[in-house]
Amino acid sequence: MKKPKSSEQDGPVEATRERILNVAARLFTERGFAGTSMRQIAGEASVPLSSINYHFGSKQALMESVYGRMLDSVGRRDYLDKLQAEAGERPLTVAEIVRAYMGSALRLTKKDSMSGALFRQLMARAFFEPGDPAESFFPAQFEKDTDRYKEALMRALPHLDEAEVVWRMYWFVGLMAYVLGGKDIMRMKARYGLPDADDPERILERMVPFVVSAMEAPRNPA
Amino acid sequence: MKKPKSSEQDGPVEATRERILNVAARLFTERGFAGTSMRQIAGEASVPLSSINYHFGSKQALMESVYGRMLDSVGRRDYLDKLQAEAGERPLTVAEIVRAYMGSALRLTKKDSMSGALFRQLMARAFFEPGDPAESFFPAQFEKDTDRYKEALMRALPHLDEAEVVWRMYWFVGLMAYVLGGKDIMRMKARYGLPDADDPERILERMVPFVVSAMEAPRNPA
DNA sequence: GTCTATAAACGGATAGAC
DNA sequence: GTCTATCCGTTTATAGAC
Repeated sequence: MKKPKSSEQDGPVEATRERILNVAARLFTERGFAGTSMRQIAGEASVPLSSINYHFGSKQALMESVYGRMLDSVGRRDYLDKLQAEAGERPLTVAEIVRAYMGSALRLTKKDSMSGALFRQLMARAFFEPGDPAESFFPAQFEKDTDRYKEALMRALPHLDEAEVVWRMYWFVGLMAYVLGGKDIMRMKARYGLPDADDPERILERMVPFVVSAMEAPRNPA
Repeated sequence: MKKPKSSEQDGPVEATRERILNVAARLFTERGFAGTSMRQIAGEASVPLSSINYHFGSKQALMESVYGRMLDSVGRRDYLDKLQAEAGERPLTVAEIVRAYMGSALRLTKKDSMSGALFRQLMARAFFEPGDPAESFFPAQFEKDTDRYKEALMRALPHLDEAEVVWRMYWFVGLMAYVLGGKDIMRMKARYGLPDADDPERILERMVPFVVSAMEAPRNPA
């Protein structure tokens, strides 16, 4: 019974600090940073308000810890390297690269106690949250990955110049962010009864041909 | 000199109510609903705090007015009807439909005093803002349009079933929302010096072949 | 480390003079 | 319609007992 449990609900065993992080991650995801109060976090985590400040210092610092833990737990996303190693000299196909990137987003895995779904939504929220939430330390974490994907895509898409490849990556990344964290404000899922709507794994699988075809599109004639 | 000016800055001439709406739209866009206070709005609009409540009743009602004015000024998006009329019996091509939709998003035009850029960002924000900002009255406004686009796309894409067409529309709409209102958190635009990054008209033009190719992709073999 | 109590500022909303 | 002044609950953050 020494090992801490992983759910946010397992109160007595789990460290106070962890419970705060878990609740904060969930509330920041659901309501945004400005829309979440320290008292709500304290209340739902069943800790006194002051313990949040004791452990983290301030609300801003708490959010940075939430994102920090998230980014730590991303772990090494070496899918692409593995693929490249297996392929040898052959350039990777667009489908392989797209699948690798989507897989890395999907398999953003809980380190300790954050559920995968929450984790992905929190990540996606960084793409839309106003202000400068993680904006300062977020990019550095991913610059190398971005570059590697860019290089792989340029080899796979020799008919496109670098700017066009990067634009398409940008749209691809944004589309992923929307799918994982956006709102179905037009209620399309419900109105048309879309299948697989609650299974991100299936959604991303559905998206593969869509995205691959987009990436391979001919250059704009204009 | 009887006609009111259009900029948010033209204080004395413009009606108080309009100035409040303009400032609120900008601040809600920049900082989100929860992240904007009535006092900030009053301050930047140079009106007393109480006048906001006098004119709108509450913060929530103010936001609904902001979105309401935005949706009013959308005007009739009958591009698609016009296209269909010109085409006669011939089904519209995917490229025509995609261009029509993108054009309707781009030409979301200022009614009175809101700039086009702000307008589009505010619209996009509804796709990510936590809580229920416009969620209640937003969809009804667009249900008919969504249906018409869906029908047109189904005729243009006979190899796809309805669910697949709607999924692709959903991704398309989400991609637009991201392009118009998302954050470049990976700093890709700056790091790679993307061209046209500050010209939405050019960006959307660049996106056309990307999106068309995506929409026309073969069905997922799985 | 954990808690109660409180400080100090800010939040939305309103009263009432003009 | 416009403004000042104010109410009153909530906010973040801290002080200080245990």
